[in-house]
Amino acid sequence: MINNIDIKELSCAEKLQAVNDSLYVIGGKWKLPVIIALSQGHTRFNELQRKTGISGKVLSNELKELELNGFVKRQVSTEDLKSSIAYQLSPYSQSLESVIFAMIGWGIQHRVHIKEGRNFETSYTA
Amino acid sequence: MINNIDIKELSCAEKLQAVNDSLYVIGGKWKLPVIIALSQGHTRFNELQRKTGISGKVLSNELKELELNGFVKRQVSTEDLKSSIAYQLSPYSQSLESVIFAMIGWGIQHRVHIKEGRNFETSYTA
DNA sequence: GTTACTGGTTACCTAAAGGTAAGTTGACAT
DNA sequence: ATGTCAACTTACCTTTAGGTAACCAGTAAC
Repeated sequence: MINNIDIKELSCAEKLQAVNDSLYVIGGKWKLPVIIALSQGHTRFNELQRKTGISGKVLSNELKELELNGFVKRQVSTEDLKSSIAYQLSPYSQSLESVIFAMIGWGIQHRVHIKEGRNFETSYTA
Repeated sequence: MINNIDIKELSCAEKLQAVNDSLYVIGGKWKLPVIIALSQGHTRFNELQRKTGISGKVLSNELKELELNGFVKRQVSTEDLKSSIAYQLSPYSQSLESVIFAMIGWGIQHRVHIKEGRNFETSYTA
């Protein structure tokens, strides 16, 4: 239930449009990893690079897109006369919590699933 | 909580590994859309192509990968002497429910959010 | 036997993603 | 003044994704 909408009641086309909208904004290799690293308090450019393994060029780009989409704010602090730059998550990025939880949770269970050896036998349609 | 693991207690590196695992398997433009279309009962090749807008070449590829990863089974039915092919979701694909729900839900709310005009002022760190 | 439909495959091409490595700018440290 | 670090940018290149269009095999209707 989101805004009085029951997802199960949506048409196929509506579901597809919704995931496409999501993928357009937060799809790709780096958007979620960068947001997660930021949410863990890694707010500096170099720190983000090291934590995620992203290259400088791509990180620079991702941060700009994340800023454009309102997830991140670039903050220049001029305390100490030395200006240092920090990237902060916006309140709107909190809306991604359930997506990020679901992705992390699934990743963890999938790793376990694979280690256990998988089972592909039966099938179903939802 | 997943298998007695509290996601909030995970280290940054563990979270990043988990999303990377997820993105590796279900990332990209078409994996989730194809799974959604399948879950809505669109099980034929041409039908999937029409519903999702994916090209034949790419659909063929995605279905193979989804089969390799245990989400989909290709079924040849020889009823009526005419053999027809249907793609079916496996039980394991059910594990993606929360991911798909989160993605659809977020896509819907994001569309609303944008229409309403966004608000980027304040910031926070989780 | 010709047409048409399903379920693909193949060859070809373009565009986007992403990496490397070098260079830049400004601030500070020695 | 020299060197160093942070935060980038730029040029260059490779890889991957993805589309188009043509083709092919099997079935089945006319």
